[in-house]
Amino acid sequence: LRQPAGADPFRFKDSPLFSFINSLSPIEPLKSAYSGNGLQAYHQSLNVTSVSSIFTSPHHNAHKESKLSKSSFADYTENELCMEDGTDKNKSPTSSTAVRLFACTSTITRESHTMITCSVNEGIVDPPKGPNDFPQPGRFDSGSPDHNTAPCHGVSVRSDLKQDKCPKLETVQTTNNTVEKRKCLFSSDMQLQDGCQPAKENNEVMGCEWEDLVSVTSGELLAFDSSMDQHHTGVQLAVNNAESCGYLLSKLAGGADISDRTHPATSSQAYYHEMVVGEDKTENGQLFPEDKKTILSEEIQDNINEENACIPLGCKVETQQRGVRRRCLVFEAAGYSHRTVQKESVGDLSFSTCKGKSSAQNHRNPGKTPSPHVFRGIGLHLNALALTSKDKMACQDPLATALVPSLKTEQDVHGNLLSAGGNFVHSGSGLLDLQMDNDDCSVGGFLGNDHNSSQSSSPPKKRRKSDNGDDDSCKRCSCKKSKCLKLYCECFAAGVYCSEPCSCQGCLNKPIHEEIVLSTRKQIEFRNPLAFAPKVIRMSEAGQETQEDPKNTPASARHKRGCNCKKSSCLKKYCECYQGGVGCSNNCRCETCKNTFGTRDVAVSAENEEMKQEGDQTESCEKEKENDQQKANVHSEDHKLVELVVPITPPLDVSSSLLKQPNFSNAKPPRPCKARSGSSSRSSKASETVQSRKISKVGDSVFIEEMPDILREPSSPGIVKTCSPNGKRVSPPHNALSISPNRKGGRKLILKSIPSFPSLAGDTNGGSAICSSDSATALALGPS
DNA sequence: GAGTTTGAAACT
DNA sequence: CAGTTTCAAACTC
Repeated sequence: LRQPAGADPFRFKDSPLFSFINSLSPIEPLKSAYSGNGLQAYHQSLNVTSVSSIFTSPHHNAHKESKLSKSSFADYTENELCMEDGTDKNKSPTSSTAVRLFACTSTITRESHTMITCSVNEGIVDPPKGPNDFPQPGRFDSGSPDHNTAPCHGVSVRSDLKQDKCPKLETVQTTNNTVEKRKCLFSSDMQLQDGCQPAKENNEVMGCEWEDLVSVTSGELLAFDSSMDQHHTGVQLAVNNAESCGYLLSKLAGGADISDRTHPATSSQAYYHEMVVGEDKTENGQLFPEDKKTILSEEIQDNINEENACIPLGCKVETQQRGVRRRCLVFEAAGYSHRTVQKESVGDLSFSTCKGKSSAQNHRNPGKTPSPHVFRGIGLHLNALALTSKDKMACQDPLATALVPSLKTEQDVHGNLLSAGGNFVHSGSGLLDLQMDNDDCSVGGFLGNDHNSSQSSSPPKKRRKSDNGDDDSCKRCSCKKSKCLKLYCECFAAGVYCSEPCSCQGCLNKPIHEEIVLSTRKQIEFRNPLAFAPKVIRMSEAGQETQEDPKNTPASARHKRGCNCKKSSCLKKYCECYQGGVGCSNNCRCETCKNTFGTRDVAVSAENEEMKQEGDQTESCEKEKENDQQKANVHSEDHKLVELVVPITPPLDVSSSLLKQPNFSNAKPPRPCKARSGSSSRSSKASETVQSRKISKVGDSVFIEEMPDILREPSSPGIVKTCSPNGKRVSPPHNALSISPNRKGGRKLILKSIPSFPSLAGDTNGGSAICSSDSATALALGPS
């Protein structure tokens, strides 16, 4: 495979090698690459590994691998790869580039979709590391935990190289379809990370890391690519991606991101378009002024050169930017971007800010690092997701929380604050958000506890959650028979792809099997529209945190279904309510409920009272309003459970579903309390109407935000004004949708109606979370 | 780390 | 819709 060192770089494209590489399926671990010869080894390594293997321990592995990769990588890359630019041969970077290109091509070949999802997931995941991690850069490079990252890097690198040094290569890449671009985006993002990180690290952390990073980059890139190709994936990577995303976001945040935030709804879509269309230009332009870019690149290069001396920094820098945007697009689409940004901001404000500045500076702010990377693993349960803060799924929450803080920070930095948060929500970045959340969640823990922290606010706390969180943060599923295609699988349930941390067997919940995953998901959703809805949603603070809409609010949190605990007394994680940090509600059928967050009895009684009130008022709008308020209060107070209703469902679609959660994430920690409004609906059938209203209320708030305007308005006419706790009233969906008792038949309708979260369907759509075609259409059509 | 417990998800 | 089975997480040792 290797090409002779002397080979003409230009030919590289045409060279059999190139094609071969493309064709190769990644399989081997980096090691092989190591020992192995140049390209093959690389390919193998790339393919191989399961991303997980490579990235597995982001930290450790990464470093090790990175190092290895470096040496090995650099060596042969240089020798062999360099061919790309004859001139550059000497430069290791070039060589690396070539390699990367290969990888990229392969990756590109595959669909970008996965990437998105992946990104989301990853985003969520975050690098598990402590706040110290700062090394994210390193992480990424090193193989950050997340696969994606690595791959991305590779890709990104390519792009960079292409741009700067490897025109030819670029052409090739450009040739690739948008899809490729997308992938590239990832890569680019990665690169950004790489580039930035490296520089940062160099400055701040240590040259060593840098080196590692660089090396990693080169090496990992390949690996990533392979992984990417194979899995598409990203997903898995999600975790890794998360980090990368963070970087990207941060960067973006600095530039485009912020703007995006500002325009939540559009942002995601717009982003997406940009990505697809001509991201590069816009991205670059937006993010960094050329001058800055050049500077950055130069600086970076310098840094790199010093340490690694291999990578063409200039290129990287640019690519990074691109990557960032792209990713952002992707993520933003998911909503994730925001978070990432936030995270980054938090951790790496430098990025965003840095844009202009040298990466080095950014790096220097290690502390920033994203924080805690705790890992957010995924793992969390849906509940977590729901919680927003929840840990699990989403990490969302955690992320959200984390994000929030981060956002804030960023905002502070940039000036946009919460809006971003709002955007998130709206943006539909859902996926991203979710993922993000997941990360956070995982990190943090689910329970209300975490949320609190998370939600609360302080940015810093966010990531800690993870810390707080159980170790689980890193945990993921360990499915054996479900193939990770059932709700048993936490990853699947959370709407994220399985990644390294997972110890699952026969896993089909990977980007590679995207179709299967989506189809399965749809089936499950069809059966139970709320299946992917967060079990618990926390609103509470979310709104406040978000600030944007206090109303949004999601209410606190809602327990989608309620638990059915018998022996755990709702005092153990077996209890979804407890796990979600929410008190049990009327919806619960638990026995001997002792939920420290609020017992069912209390909730029930509270609800009953409310119900009664509501019941009386049911008809009159005013009454409704009152009820809503009351309910809202109750909700917030109690569990803060909100019935998000459909919207909740985040599904893999990352895009849509995730988005919402973020908001929730903000949600406060659950209070002990009483019953949760949402759930209440169930409890009192009699009051169903009322409940439905309530729900609608809550849901409305949510919906409103998320729902496409179109849907909203149209539907509304008939709808009763419901007063959302916040004040908003959305009526739309409900009726048709009627949130009504979740469990019962109504759900499906509701779900469908629920526009905002396109769950899976959204996937295809990819872009706007909000308008998931399915739900949206349903709403539009039916509302009524 | 293996085995048990638990309750949700899936199935009938 | 209720009951049963399956499953994987949570928990215990």
